[in-house]
Amino acid sequence: MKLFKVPEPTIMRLSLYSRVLEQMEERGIPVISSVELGDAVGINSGVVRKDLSMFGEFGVRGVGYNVRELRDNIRRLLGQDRTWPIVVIGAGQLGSALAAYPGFRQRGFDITALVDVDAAKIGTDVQGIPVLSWDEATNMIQEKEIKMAILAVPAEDVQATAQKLVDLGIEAILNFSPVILKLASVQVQNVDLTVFF
Amino acid sequence: MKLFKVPEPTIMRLSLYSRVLEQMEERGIPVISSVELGDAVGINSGVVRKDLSMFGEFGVRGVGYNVRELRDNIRRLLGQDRTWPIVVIGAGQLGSALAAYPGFRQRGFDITALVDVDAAKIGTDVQGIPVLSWDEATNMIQEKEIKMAILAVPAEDVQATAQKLVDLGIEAILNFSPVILKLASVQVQNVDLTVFF
DNA sequence: CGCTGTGAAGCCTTTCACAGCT
DNA sequence: AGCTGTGAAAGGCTTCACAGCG
Repeated sequence: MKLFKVPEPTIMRLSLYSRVLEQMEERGIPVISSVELGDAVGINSGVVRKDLSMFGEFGVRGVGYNVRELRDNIRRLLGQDRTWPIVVIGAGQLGSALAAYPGFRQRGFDITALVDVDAAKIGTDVQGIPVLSWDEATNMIQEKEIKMAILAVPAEDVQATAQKLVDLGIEAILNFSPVILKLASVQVQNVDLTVFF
Repeated sequence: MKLFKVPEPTIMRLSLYSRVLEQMEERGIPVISSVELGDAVGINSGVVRKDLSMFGEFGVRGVGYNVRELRDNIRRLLGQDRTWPIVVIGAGQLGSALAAYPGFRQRGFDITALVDVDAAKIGTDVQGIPVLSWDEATNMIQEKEIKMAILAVPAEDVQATAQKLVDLGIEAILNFSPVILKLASVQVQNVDLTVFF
């Protein structure tokens, strides 16, 4: 167990392990070896062991890892053992799809509301998630102390919208608009959906 | 100019440079230095120069890089100088949003069709992109020699759908379903939309 | 003089093999 | 015997500084 500094690639992989363990847990499999876990995510078993060993000794030699225990530990490490409220800005096609994406809830993100400027959308809902005006959203963000936002607005509105969010106390922004967003003092993750091909 | 082996991080960054250069080009800026380009994407200028130098000598010492020329070169390197037809499998909320996402077209991906099994959706369109049945899609994929697909189907259908695509000759799959997809002999990129926080 | 192109050094991650526990 | 935890070595990427050219 080192814990001096955890490599970023390791953190990304923890996310993958978490998903596999979830499935194993559902299927009632009690124990998994590093080889099996590695195969499931498509990497070498040594990587799995090294990754896990950075946080503690979760395994049993000669046996493997207890699925539920390991899952719980990884969840805790990733901050997935609690629920994080988030807002989605932009109730267009992409924003609505992201709000409905089941993965967020599965990982402990609670999409509290969508926000839009279009009066025709305000007051409606997307699979039970309400679409709010900025006035309503401002109250909610401050009341519920929401710190994270997903941005899915037209390219030309991104920078101004992001600044508004920062002023409201948002600390992490996941930007899906096809524009590189830059902000000081806030954690910004730009996601270019086309970059993966 | 090395070209022995190009680091993956470099390729990811080329995508970013490409976007910035596009904007510069639109604004009519003829020349850009590595410092400016670096600032625009949030990295050190040395990285920019090293990245670009792997493919050739695009810059002029004492001056900088010709925006249009550099943009064209990067496009060519990324295979963005031609149009790639793709299909989106799953015309649900996420699939529709991806089909409508402007970034794909901007980067030379031509979304030819959506595919779904829901009879109520087949025959409709999403912003002008037709929703086809599997029979229709099978013909189109073979006729137009489509080699790439975006997967946005329910978790339980992912593996079977992917196999069907491979059998139809698809060579690259971008999987947005919240399931890790594994296939031999085909390039699969799993995108977990929640991994970024 | 300014900015590119690049070698060399430093740092971080992965790989490998095996000691050590059950 | 089986599988984990980990040190040591290898490999790859980034940083730095500067030579070289316009």
